[in-house]
Amino acid sequence: METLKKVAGILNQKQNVTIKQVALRAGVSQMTVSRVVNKQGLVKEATRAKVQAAIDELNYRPNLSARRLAGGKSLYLGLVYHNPSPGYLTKILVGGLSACRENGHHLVLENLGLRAPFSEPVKTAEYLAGTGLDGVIVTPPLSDIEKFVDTLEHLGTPVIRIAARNIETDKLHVSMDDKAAVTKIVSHIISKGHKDIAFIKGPETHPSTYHRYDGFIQAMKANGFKVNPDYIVGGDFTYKSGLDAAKLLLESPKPPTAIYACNDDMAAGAVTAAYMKGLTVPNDLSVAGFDDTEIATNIWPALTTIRQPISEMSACAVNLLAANILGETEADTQSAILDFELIERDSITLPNKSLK
Amino acid sequence: METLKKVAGILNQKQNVTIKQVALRAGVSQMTVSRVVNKQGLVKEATRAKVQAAIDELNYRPNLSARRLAGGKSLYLGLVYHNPSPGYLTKILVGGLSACRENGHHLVLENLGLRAPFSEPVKTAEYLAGTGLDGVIVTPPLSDIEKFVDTLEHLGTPVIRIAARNIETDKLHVSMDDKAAVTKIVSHIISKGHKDIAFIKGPETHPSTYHRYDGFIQAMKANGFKVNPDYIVGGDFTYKSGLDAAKLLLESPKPPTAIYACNDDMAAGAVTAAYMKGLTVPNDLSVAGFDDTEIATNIWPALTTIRQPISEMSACAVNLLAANILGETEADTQSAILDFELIERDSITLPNKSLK
DNA sequence: ATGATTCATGTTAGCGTTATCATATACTAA
DNA sequence: TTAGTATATGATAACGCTAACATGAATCAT
Repeated sequence: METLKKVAGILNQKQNVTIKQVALRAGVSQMTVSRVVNKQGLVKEATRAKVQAAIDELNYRPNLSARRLAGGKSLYLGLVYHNPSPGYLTKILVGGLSACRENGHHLVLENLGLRAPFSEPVKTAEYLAGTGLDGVIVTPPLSDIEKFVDTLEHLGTPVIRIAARNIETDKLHVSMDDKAAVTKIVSHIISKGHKDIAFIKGPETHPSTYHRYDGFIQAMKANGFKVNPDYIVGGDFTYKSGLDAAKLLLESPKPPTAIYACNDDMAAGAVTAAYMKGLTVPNDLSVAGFDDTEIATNIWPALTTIRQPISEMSACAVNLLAANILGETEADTQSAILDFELIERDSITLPNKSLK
Repeated sequence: METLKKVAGILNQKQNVTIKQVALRAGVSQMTVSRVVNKQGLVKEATRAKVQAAIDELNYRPNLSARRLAGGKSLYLGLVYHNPSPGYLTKILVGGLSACRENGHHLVLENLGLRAPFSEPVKTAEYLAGTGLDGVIVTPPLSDIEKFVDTLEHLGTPVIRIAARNIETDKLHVSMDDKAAVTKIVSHIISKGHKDIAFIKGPETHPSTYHRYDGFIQAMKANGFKVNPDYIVGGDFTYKSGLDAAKLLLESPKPPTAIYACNDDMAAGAVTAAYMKGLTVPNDLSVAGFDDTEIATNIWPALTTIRQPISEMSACAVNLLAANILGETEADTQSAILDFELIERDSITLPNKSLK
């Protein structure tokens, strides 16, 4: 304890490494240091090097509070979410946080899981607008409640949505091409020799469900396969729904050799359903998911899935929103569509009962 | 887009509700307003009411940055982690972040998953100390690498650990009583009528493993039950290890009627193992876990488990660490032990094959 | 060479808040 | 009453930074 206290004393001095001291050390004015730190291009290379050296020696870190106070460009951005999977939220947070820190903004977490955004979108939006946030990042599924987002904007709160690709292009958003992603992974399954591929859908209320379904259809058609309606079953993104859906599929007269589930949780449920039937994965049944969340690697076998660039999406949302609020927006930076990635793991192999 | 830009303009003005304006409106000085806002007891009731009215009318919200600048107490706190489960990390982040925001501190995320803290604890600590952080919050399992934590402290970086209860009382830490928690949940299983209860351990390297095991033993002994050595099997906190361990248990001549697994992932694996054996949970086998992470509610049946107050722990860690660094530490606020909670869900019921 | 034009840097004045000290008012005790 | 003490409020100066303007040096065209 004494150790810590003493240390604290040292630190407090150290904390005082201010722009003034750096300026003194480098033999320039504070403004020049500020310019170096902010990477403005009006400093001679020699000076910049001198200043940078002083910064490094003193281990100077700009004081965000002072910066905000002086520049007025440090924003309080709300990140609203509603019972997302922890894996998703973590990635959103990590990305958003680091983008915020780089730009001196603050991320304020708003958990709407305790409110009723679906049944009372206007009221919820009014609450949010009243918090004095400079802007709000809206994550799925909240980003699909039009009434909620619209109200927020009408009340004068800038909004950016993170969502599947389903948004009018003139509104701020960050998204990924769900359809193309599913097309890619289903094509991958097909390339392994599967023909009888079942599809477990997401909830009807979730727009991404449709995009993913379209992606599935596209992959099947592109390979000249017919889509067997019996192989299309409903789900709601929960493990249980995946388990039930897969049970149904595996009990049919001619069960599929592969199941594509619209997210990892349902895929995990499908794996369990296979076990319950005495089948093994991937030998008797191939399975794949979507999201690359925790459960994809925590079950056995690990799931082949689509990785969403979630951290990048939220970092991007922070930057876009901030630029927009501060009026720094370029003509075409209103939205961004990021790339996905196919993650190959151990849940897919050649079909066992291939009819070849 | 135009809308947003205009809005930004409005916002910037709106942001200007400053203490000065409130003071003017209330006919007092800024300091008096400040005192009202900060609830210092040196303001006459009449004045306070007047000021409060002005605050409400103008919808004044103090500017955190200015406050921090003036108060000069804003810290950069590192949060170091190493491949935690996303559910755990999310909760840590939410708690830590909100505590930071309240006090005007900054949380800097440091993912050590990419380094080698276990094999190179000193080097890793040196790296961290070199980042200029004012203090560091160390989460499990890093909090159990003595060499790492010690080095950090020797290098002058204040540290607080979040850990299971296994720390000398004179070092800063926040923890939960793992042993008592397991005693409670195992007693709960026993109270449902189970006698043949198996235990799936965590990895030997993880101190909480021992505490949880002790808790199990204590519950069994307290009820006068013998601990069958065949019912104690190893695991490593992964789903797969839980699955394998449970398989083993269920194949024994006299399988247990209940399995207690040291975390939720292993419990989930045990549930799957039961399915693979053609058993149903909870009718043929009761199962319980620890942590109350995502997977506990995402599988079916939902797991009865122990909820760790993770967010509270990290909030507490932030506050304790900050107080310590700023020298505001009271005599006995060096550490905190928080309460757990038993979460009853659907994975436990009366034993089917009771020998009664 | 001369003023015009760039480029590089410095100076000054806040940003909104709180600490600190100063002042004014009210209350006590003799 | 008179000083003396407590209580309530105000004035002023930071906190660390950047915007905006001011200055000085270097380059240029003519």
